[in-house]
Amino acid sequence: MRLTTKGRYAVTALLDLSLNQSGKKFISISQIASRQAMPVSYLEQLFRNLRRAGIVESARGPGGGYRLSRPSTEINVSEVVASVEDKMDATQCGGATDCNSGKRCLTHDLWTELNEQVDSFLLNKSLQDVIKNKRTSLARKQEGLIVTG
Amino acid sequence: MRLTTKGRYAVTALLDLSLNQSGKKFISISQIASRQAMPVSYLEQLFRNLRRAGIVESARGPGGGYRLSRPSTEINVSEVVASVEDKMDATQCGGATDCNSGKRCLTHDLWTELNEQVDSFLLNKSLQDVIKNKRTSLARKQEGLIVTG
DNA sequence: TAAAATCTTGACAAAATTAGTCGGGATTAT
DNA sequence: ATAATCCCGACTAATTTTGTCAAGATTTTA
Repeated sequence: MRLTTKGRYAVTALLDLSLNQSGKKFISISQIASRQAMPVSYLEQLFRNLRRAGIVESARGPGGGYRLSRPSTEINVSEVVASVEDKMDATQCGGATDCNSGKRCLTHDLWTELNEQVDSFLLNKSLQDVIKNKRTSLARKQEGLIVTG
Repeated sequence: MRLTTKGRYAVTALLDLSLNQSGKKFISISQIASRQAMPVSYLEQLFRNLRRAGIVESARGPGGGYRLSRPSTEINVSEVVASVEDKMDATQCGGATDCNSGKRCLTHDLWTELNEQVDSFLLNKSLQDVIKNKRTSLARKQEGLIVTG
């Protein structure tokens, strides 16, 4: 499973964008960097990926910067993380079904299922949900659950 | 979030133990290592932690080794992983509530909730469940869910 | 008692990954 | 023109993960 500062920075940066962009205004990386206390050049790297993934769009020159290319309700956290992290995978074998000399490793299905779990959680969570601090319907479903046995 | 080969090795090693221990027999690290293709000395490190956590018990000398200290239905994957990984935490701030100069960071609750999600999944999953390849009730609940919006 | 099998420990080393920097370029508004 | 900004690839530094090693302790068995 990979979830590092890269993914966290990316999500935070987009929330910053979302909160500070009014209308179709572009926000510069240096503004985000100073507001969120992140290194400028590192953010540049991340925004490259976010742009390639179609999550943000950019404009050069003075007054340029970035803005979300879709409303924050239509961008989910999973795609944001995926665009900057190389992969988001809890299996060792990368999902191959013959990871253990022809057979599946003992824990294959466990990590696969965990991956699904994490990914469906993040897929189901839009930037807007994070801003509004909405729990996912998934999470709500769990709330009453006893978690032993 | 930290889930590395350490945690995976630990779970796999315990499954091996569970599958190969009949009665109260001890299994040596070298047997596990050769069956599961893992480095002996690395496993030694992990079993130290597993023992300290009360998950396995050991015996020295010939015929010695390790065995589960509880039935495999009563050991969950979360405690196994936690015993060998330093932490299992998706937040950057380690759960502090004032991670962003007095306030919570924008993504605080997101990562906290993800942590809860992952942890309740793993808590709810016993070694025996993994062996029997049982999906958790949590997972079953999700099965019909549409995961967009 | 000696030998062999095993766990136990702490410190160390190697490899891999992550985080972050840098220098130079391209584009655009003013 | 100039300054503000994005754009890019390659590089380095820091950290973490993975794994090794040497020496010791305990226990069974011959």
